[in-house]
Amino acid sequence: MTSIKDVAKAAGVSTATVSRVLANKPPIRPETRERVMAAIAELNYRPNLVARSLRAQKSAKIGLVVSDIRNPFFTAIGRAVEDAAYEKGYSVLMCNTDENPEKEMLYLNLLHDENVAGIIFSPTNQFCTQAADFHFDIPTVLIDRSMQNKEADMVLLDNVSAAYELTEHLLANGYRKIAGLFGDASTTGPERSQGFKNALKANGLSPFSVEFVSPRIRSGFSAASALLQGADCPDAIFTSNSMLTAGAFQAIREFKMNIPGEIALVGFDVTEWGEFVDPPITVIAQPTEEIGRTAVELLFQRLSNPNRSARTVILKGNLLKRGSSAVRAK
Amino acid sequence: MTSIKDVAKAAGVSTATVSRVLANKPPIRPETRERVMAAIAELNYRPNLVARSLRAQKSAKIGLVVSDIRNPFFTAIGRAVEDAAYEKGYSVLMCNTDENPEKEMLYLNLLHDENVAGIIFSPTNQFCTQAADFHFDIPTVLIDRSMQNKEADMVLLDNVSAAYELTEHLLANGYRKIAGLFGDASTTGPERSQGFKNALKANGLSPFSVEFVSPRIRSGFSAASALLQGADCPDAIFTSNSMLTAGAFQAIREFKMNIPGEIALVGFDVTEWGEFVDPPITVIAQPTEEIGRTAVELLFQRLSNPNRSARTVILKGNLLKRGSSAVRAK
DNA sequence: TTGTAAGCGTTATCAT
DNA sequence: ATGATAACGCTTACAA
Repeated sequence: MTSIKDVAKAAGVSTATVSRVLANKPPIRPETRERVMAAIAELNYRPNLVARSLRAQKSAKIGLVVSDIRNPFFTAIGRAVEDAAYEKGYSVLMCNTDENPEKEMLYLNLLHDENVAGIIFSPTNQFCTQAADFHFDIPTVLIDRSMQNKEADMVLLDNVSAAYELTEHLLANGYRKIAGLFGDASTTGPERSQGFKNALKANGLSPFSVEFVSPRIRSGFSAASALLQGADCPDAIFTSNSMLTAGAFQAIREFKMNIPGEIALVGFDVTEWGEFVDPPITVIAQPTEEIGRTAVELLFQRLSNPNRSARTVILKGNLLKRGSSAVRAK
Repeated sequence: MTSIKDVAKAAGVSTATVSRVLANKPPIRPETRERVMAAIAELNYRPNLVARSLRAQKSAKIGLVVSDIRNPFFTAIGRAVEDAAYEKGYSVLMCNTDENPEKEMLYLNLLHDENVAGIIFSPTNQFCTQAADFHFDIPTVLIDRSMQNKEADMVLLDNVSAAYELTEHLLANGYRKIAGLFGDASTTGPERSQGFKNALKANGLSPFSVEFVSPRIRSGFSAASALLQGADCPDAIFTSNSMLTAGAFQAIREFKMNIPGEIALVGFDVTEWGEFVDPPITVIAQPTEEIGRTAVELLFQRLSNPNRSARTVILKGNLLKRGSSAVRAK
């Protein structure tokens, strides 16, 4: 491994000078600079980021902690964060927690130990209770899911409004017996259920049913299956995330029911499959690119100004009306 | 930041002793050990991984370099690698290259600079030509895509056989005018086209067409659209990766053609949408979990034995026969 | 069984 | 404009 010493020796200067050239810190004589640059090129020298990080007590890395990279929402977020970070010369350490609070703790600690500059985190409910007193000594931006009583920067969706709008859309199209299926792992499920219930109430209705299950395809499948085989069947299923939507979709197909003729289906988040099936699925599209970019933005703002008060950015979802919730036939 | 010194002071021992306790390196008196552990707990001390890495000249991180995390194949690989690494106490630095050789170089260098223990890498064709002389001084396992003339560990699919089998399946079900759409960014496209052509030849047929395009949905869409609007239209489209399959699917839908009645569609890789559409899409399923785990396995074997000769593991794809290639109606 | 001290590759301070 | 040197937090000979 060629180090800064080798370069210094080759260029006939001190390591301090090499360091200055690298950091572009005047004063430096153009001529010296040349010599150093030549030596660097010659030796194919690359600064050791670990040493740099140890010395500087920070690094150009940010940690991204999400529950499941296979969830298209988080995949998209990951991509957006990666792109935004890349532009600023930062790289991303991506961590999967599997909705498991232990893994969350483990990764948060790891990131700390790795000297990351900042963390973008989407916490589970369990984490929020179990680690209520967890102290973020590294600048952290929460996304998608909020934490109570934490003074932290956040980028969230206006979940209540979005769910309200989605429910109103179902109502406007003639659905009346609407079952709600919500994720139980984070704050988004309860918030979206709130909007759902509010909309129904505002129209003098009540939910056909309200259920909270783990945000997995199979949970969505089981829950929806139970609904469909009941004597009294809903005419629409409202799901709070794409895992549940997928599970419900599978269940509906299993029962060979027609969408939306026999049952409508709506949910959250853009997925490929939701666009490709016939009819395609009506969803609230989250601005993933914007969420990711904003999170990175907020992080950098905090890095440059550690003392400013916490800021919460709330973004609006975008209702994509599609076939799965078309006007109900008489 | 509490360091090893603070612990040493609190426990009334030297830093060396603390270090030994941490590393569980005898000899150490149980009593001393106790005192140190107590101090660690008391101070809430966590070792600084950066310092450790600088000192040890390595770290418990592995780099994963893939072209697009949104490609479900790579998402699945990422998950598998992450899980396997986690079990061994390693964390994963996930890097997106966007099929861009510059980004590939950049990330490879970054990983080097970060002192990662090893790299799992899926290179583009361009990288292979442009960086033919790139020297991997860090243990590296190539996955999905091979590199010529490189003595490196690899985990690959038997692409030729898989494509052969997939093509035979189409032939067995009565399709004769089969268009091939292949990715041009890596070695998989050419290899799969080989199996495709071999199978046709073995049956005294030739391809309806063979085309290489960039592995993006929109490229698949354009290429397939062109095929479908021709005066002479294929009766099946064979795609070499799920991005192209998705593009072709969109094109077919745009043309309001019936699958498989008017045109069959087959491809590679399991996707959610491919299972959910009606009829679902026939594909070669790659054993992503196994690929990821094997890559990590190979990496650790090399770490513990740097001099053994390179090993290539070739896995078999699994043909999932589904409706999109059902027996052709007369 | 434990302590001392050197050194991993940087950068920043203080001289020169 | 440049050089010497200490320090970042840790591990590991070597000494005691």
